[in-house]
Amino acid sequence: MKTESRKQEIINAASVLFKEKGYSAVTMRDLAKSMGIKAASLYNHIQSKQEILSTIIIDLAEEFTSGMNRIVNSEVSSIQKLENIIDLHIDVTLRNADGLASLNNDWMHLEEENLQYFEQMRHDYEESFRNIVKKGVDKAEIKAYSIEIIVFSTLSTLRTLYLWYPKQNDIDADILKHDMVSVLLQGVV
Amino acid sequence: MKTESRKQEIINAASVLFKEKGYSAVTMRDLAKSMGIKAASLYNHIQSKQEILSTIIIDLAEEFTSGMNRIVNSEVSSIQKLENIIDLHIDVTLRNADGLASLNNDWMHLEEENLQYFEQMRHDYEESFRNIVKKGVDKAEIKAYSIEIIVFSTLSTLRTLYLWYPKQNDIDADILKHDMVSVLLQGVV
DNA sequence: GTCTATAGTAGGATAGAC
DNA sequence: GTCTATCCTACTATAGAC
Repeated sequence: MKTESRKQEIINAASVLFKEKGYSAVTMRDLAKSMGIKAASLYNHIQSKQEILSTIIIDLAEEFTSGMNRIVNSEVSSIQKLENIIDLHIDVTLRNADGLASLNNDWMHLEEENLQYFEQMRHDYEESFRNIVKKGVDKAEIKAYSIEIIVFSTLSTLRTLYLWYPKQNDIDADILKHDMVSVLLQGVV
Repeated sequence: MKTESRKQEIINAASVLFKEKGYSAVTMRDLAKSMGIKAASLYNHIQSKQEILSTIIIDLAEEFTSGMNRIVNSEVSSIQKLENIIDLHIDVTLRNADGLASLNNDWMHLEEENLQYFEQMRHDYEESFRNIVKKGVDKAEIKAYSIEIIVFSTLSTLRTLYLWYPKQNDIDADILKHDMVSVLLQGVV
């Protein structure tokens, strides 16, 4: 395993604590203690508590954005695109489940510029998702239930994976992908 | 202390703020300001910030608990029980969407006794849900995908309704119930 | 029922020694 | 890179006047 930079260690430790108590309830003293150092020492590696949060969230949001763009621009069926979106969420969850807690629950504590940037990315992501479902309905690949409800229920499940997956000790990633596709898509296909 | 209605006003105002920023990031000054009074005045009606949180969460958790118990003890099919659970979540969401934000995101800030009580109720609720799905699979009413994934994806969607429903201006509650049943259950039936 | 004033504590962040 | 010491601000909550 490669030695990560001290800054990345701080961000990883913060992700765990933010997941447990939320950004606002975690103090720099808590974070320092979890790393076995004093709070003042953190500032040799990071500029502010806010910088930690924005790094966690913006990196993840950009990962989802570029993943979605790849899927949107691919030449496959709407169903295949939805399957690829499910894969994307599972992959990111496996790689950084802790950080996803901040993405989901603490984005509102981002400061002005990053907040706007994040909200734009989230809006575009949902819009892309919605357009894929719409096109699937138009081509009769997907059943014509309310598009909004399909988008909402699918995204709700994928966004909550970070809470659930770490508790499932014995589920293989590929089996999870397969079963998730079944449960999320069989109802709408 | 016969200031019960003022107390409820405080709890309602707090629910809105807790939904927007989370329990830890909302100060008593924020809360007082949103009601047009000073922070010190709040303490004539409530004992502490913590009391506000526990009232919001425990009341809702008990509502879900008694609702689930009614469903578990009813003599209907597993599918009908799942439909009744969906109805329960939609009903509670319509009545108190703001409070559900705290139930979902701020329960970890409850203090010892209420935290244990809440975690017990949540555990029992999920266990009841799981048993209903299991029995449905045993009786071949429900397809035998992973029970855990069905429970997880359905609960994720129902628990996130509070975020989504208020933004849908033109969806009737009965139509919502019908479509939600379709999307959540057609895939597993 | 609300106010002003304030106690007591804890937070983010910085300076400078080692 | 980490420490001790500390600044300044903001928090929850209380006391007592009106």
